Amino acid sequence: MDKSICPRFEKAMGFLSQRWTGLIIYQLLSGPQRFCSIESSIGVSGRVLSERLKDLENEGIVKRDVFPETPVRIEYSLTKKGVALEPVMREMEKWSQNWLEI
Amino acid sequence: MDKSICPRFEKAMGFLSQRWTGLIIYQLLSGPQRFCSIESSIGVSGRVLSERLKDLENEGIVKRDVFPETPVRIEYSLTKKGVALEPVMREMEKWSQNWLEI
DNA sequence: TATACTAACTTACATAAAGTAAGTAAAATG
DNA sequence: CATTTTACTTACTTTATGTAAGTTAGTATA
Repeated sequence: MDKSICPRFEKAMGFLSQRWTGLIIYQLLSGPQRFCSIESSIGVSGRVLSERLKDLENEGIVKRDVFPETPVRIEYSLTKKGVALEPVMREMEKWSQNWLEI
Repeated sequence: MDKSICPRFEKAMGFLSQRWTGLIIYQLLSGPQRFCSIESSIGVSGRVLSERLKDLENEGIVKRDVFPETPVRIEYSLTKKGVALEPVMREMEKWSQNWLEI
């Protein structure tokens, strides 16, 4: 086993190849969203969404904001690092338009 | 559950979010390769690599060529559809260089 | 006041996916 | 004839994900 692949690229792929991560980021590109809204828009279970959002927060890709209104509102949004993934998502979008059938 | 996401994009993400798929494609961007070479370069197990290559072949992203030499040589390479994923990979590469530490 | 409802989770349990290691077949090499 | 290599497959274990129910806090409804 002699890995020749760039460790940074490998790490990046490690994120994106976790189920739902890409779709969560893609969804947040259109603006801050609440937990239940992400949940229903992509169809991920609450259990996994909660896990993913924590991981993405730890990686500095997503941030969690608490608005102390009544009732309290919690919003998730992309950090700079997260927004920087937009070109990746746009290329994915193009590829899917050009090469995939519905 | 009211999914608002583009089904093609969702499908594309479905591929890339399977473990190893992205790295296999990335590896094949540098040219045709044999089974054991992919296996050792990215560190995937033979069991999963075999599964992924079959899936990618069925999707028309990868093709399998058998060269009837002695011993027989089997090479995997990207189809047009597979090569079309290069921009996605390049953007991933850029992002990983700019935002990830080793 | 009791009941129900919503958001944002967590917990417990079941199923699916991936890892590990050994096995197979066909040919080449020592 | 025994061993090695390539390209897999099979059996079994561990990890990841899905499902469904429960929790906490506040809001609305009867």
